[in-house]
Amino acid sequence: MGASKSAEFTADQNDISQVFKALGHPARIAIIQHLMNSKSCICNDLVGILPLSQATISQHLRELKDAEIIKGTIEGTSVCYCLNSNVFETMINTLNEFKELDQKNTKECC
Amino acid sequence: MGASKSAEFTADQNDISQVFKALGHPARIAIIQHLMNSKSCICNDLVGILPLSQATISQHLRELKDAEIIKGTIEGTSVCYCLNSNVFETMINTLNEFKELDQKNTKECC
DNA sequence: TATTTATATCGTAATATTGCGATAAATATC
DNA sequence: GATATTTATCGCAATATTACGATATAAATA
Repeated sequence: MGASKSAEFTADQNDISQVFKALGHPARIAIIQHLMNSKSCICNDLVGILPLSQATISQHLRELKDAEIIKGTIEGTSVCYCLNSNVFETMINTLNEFKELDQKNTKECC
Repeated sequence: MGASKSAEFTADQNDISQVFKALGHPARIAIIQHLMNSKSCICNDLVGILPLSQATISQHLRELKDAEIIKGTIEGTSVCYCLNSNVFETMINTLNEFKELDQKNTKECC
């Protein structure tokens, strides 16, 4: 008991949930907000900004990179990270579908 | 070590991540897709549809309700659940902000 | 070449999530 | 009133996530 049953859901359901899951932590939202507001790309900057260690920040960056929410380019000893707007576009489309298809329904309750 | 540091992030960052987190599980995406496609609201129907027990489904429904993604109305012995389109609207606005503010930036890398 | 700087990864501990059976609660039906 | 039906909650086990220090890796600089 307690084992994940993700294999018993569709690839679609797993793909959608995985991207949302990547946004499901305040540190990762903070990283996105920083990337969004800073003209220069970050790297080690976050270590001074977030209340987390370098190791933990690196781990969060990897999760965002795995979900293709950010991409990184190596620049000498540091890595320059940027947002990948395409993924936001996809998520917006998914949510719009949720919203619009729901509004067509005429429910008896709620 | 391993304790959550959510208290050290802003209320905004916690609020945003919490809603996305609620969408971060394939079962909960499956529930939303079902609510989206069925004209009638569910309740015990999901027990026959999802590969999960009644107890587990009830738990996922509560998480979606806590995040205000769905709302439930008691109808006799059963509960009628519906989607709350407002939350999708809010999420779409957040993602649009991420996307648009990012596109204004001219980064040197990526 | 040695040292600094930046990032990633390993190992590990604390905590959170996922999932289920059993059981409780509350309404409907007999 | 007894019994079925539906949903929620409790307790627990398995697994996943979060976080960190230590350490590895790799490029820049002295």
